[in-house]
Amino acid sequence: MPSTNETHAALCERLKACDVRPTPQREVVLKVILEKRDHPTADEIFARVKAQMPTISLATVYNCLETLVGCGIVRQVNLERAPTRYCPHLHEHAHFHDEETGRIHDVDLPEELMARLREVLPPGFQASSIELNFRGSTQGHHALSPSNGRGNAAAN
Amino acid sequence: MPSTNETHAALCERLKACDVRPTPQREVVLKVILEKRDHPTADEIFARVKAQMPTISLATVYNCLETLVGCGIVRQVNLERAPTRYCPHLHEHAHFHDEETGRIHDVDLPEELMARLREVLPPGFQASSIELNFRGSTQGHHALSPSNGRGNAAAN
DNA sequence: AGTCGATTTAGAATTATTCTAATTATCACT
DNA sequence: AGTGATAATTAGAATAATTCTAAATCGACT
Repeated sequence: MPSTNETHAALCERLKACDVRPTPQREVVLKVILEKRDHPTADEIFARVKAQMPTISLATVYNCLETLVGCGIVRQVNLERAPTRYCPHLHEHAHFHDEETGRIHDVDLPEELMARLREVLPPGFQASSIELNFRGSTQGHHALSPSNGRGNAAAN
Repeated sequence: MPSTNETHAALCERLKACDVRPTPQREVVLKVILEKRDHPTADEIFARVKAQMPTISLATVYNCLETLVGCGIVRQVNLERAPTRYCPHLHEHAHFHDEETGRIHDVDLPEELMARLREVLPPGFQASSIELNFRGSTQGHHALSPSNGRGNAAAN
């Protein structure tokens, strides 16, 4: 079962809720991001989208991604010098970059800890977003269940 | 006064301590990074280094940076799609990206909080490094004193 | 002096991303 | 339903950061 399988109408609603025109291209880009719980690059998204909409252009994928990131529907993850990746998960979470497998795991942190991060800035500093990335290895835990329970979630 | 002003000998020692051959190029790249408390890009570093060593090539700057990052003498900061920046500060700290000015501020966080971050990962996840980036604005605090006291430090 | 491996160099190549200008679709309003 | 203003899409070129390549150079050690 795909983790998310929103209908055309639901996707439209979601876009309109953000004051974004629900074009077919935006819809399919969003759909593709949501239906697999990974962190694809723009190129990967382009490839997946093309299977469903062969006429779409890479520039449009970039445009759509910019729009979706801008309105907070997807998050953007930048690790080192690698190409930007996009994350479908809306809830506040961190990323763990496995250096051995190259995979990216979502990591849920205790709410209270995220809250503290938001508060520790010196006076005058107003954070609109926080990015927390870990790098390292996952000994023996390379094949995690795709459940979204406490602690962690999908790879790459 | 420059924040750091290490001698030739001191720079050499620092490189040798990391099992890195102290070549003149590596030395001058490191020197340039240390003598200004900002977060220059590879290009900016190239420009500064060229003033002192006009024959150096950009590829060498990239090579040196890779070496210095690899042995932990400088840190690498990646924010969104912007070019990689390099940070001379060795102690564990976060970065604050001011969206209005484009500047990057170092942010010292309470030791205890950094320690907690290191501990909250699910079992099996071993983090070798942590990257914590804030984005937002600094109302009225655009000109901070360069002191490295509690809370924050140099811009860009 | 001679060799070996690591480093530097210039320039070409690659790659992610953005830009441009023309076309096409969408929405609000008749 | 039709129309016009506005916004989005498209293909391809352009840009810019980074990496690669192959040759030259350096330094340590016989």
